[in-house]
Amino acid sequence: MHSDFAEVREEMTEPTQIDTQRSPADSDSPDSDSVYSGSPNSTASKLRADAAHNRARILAAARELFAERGIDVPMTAIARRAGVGAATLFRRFPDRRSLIAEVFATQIGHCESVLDEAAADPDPWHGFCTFIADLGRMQIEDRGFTEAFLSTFAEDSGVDEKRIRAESTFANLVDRAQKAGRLRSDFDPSDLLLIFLANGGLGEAPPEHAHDLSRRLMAYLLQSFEANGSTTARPLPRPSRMGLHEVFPPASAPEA
Amino acid sequence: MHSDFAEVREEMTEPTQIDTQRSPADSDSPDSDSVYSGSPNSTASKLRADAAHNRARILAAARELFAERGIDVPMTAIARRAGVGAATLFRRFPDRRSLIAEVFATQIGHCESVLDEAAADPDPWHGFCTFIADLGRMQIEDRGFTEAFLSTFAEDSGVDEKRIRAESTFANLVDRAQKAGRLRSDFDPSDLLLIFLANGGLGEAPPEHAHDLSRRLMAYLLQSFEANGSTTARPLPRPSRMGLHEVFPPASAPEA
DNA sequence: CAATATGTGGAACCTGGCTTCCACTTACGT
DNA sequence: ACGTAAGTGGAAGCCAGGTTCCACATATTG
Repeated sequence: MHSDFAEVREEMTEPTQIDTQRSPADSDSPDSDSVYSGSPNSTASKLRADAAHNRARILAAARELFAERGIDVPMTAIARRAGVGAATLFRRFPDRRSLIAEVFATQIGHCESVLDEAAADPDPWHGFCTFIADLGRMQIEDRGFTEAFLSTFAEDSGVDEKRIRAESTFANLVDRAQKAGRLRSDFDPSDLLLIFLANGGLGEAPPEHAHDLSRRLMAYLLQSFEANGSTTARPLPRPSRMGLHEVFPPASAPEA
Repeated sequence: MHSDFAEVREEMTEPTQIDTQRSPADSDSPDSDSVYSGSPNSTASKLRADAAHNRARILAAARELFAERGIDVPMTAIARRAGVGAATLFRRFPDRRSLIAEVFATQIGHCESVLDEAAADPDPWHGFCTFIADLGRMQIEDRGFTEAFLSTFAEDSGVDEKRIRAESTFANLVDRAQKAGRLRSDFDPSDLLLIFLANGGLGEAPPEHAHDLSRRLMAYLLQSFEANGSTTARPLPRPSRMGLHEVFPPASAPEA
């Protein structure tokens, strides 16, 4: 277990292009190569072409490694996989946080669109189930996702509006599903955090198992969430009624 | 010969008595925290009085810090809290693993007794619920518990018998609860791992919230586990049917 | 093609945790 | 009380990872 470096031999010392393997259900973000191709009008305009290229390679490498091994991978490992020197990585991204922020910006955007889609579903219960399942899948497919999500919301105050809007959208969806009589009335929007953390815990298992475990957990939970006669008979413990930013307060470093 | 007993008894007289903080519910197992003259390393047979005292202080400090901050706390921090030098800590416990093993031996023992109690319950469903709830509480109250539990089973092959016996006891309890018609028939004993990991994920939240979240998660899950008419209509994804040792294979280091 | 600002990689440095060494203390048997 | 071996703490060595420096390379522009 001390020799976790022995397995990090994947770098080829060849500066050829990284194979950009994507996870199956990942629709590529449309602007992913804006820095890299010929017409960057506004953003990253001052970057030299090769620098922009390296920057993209760093992001790709970081995305891979975060997904595989979580957000605590050594920066040097990211640099190595990207085929660049440590200085280059650090010059582009002064600290790990900024790299995480950029890598997961697309993920968070994806989250938003999934939520918006679900909220737009004419059948609120179906939308609810879809959203829960999709979110769960994203967590499992990317090992760094849960950590990044929590740390982003806990540390970066720049996403406050997004968070508030998302929470309100979800609360609205919950309300509609409840009014439709499909979601149990004592479900609370703050239970989303509960689901998120619980499912995130499954990510401790190796990926292949985690996927199955997650699907089964979700099935159990969704069945419990669904309204039925026995609901009223068995009251739940009260919900936390707290949002992400209250449970994980900003401006502090909870993780060791 | 009875001379073996004499040795054990002698060693038991000296140490202990530190006992600064105890888990609330372990008044039942009086022994089990002595020097543990087992095979591993410690020539525990003849520790000088002050040495035994320090050893106990180290264990107490480690117990506290593991519970507060997880099993990754620096060894030096443990030594500091115990009020001993780093060398002393390291002399008694050559590596972190041996310290963890000793600290959590009592926890695991407690687990066993909780399971045995539950299995002895004449009402298998009640026993089932009790066990799930107790296990969940232990996880939440001690931040290092989940990690230690997984790493112990994943790395130490010395507890195989215990694990196998526990798994079979639990499977038997499940079976009885199902035969009694209270537990849904498609619950699988391997779902225990699912519950364990999911609840462990809640430990990411600060303790005060984690407790509430856990109780609510358990309530949701137990309601889903309880047999009722709708069960048959909605089949679950298939269970992993895998034990802890298969999902977390021994002799390897899954954690970063 | 030359001039130059922009980028680059590796080496050096820093920090924090783990592990070992060693001169000094102290409990214990007599 | 005393000799001695067991025990101790702090300091020093080691290692992995993060961060900075700097001599060298090369896109870009005219």
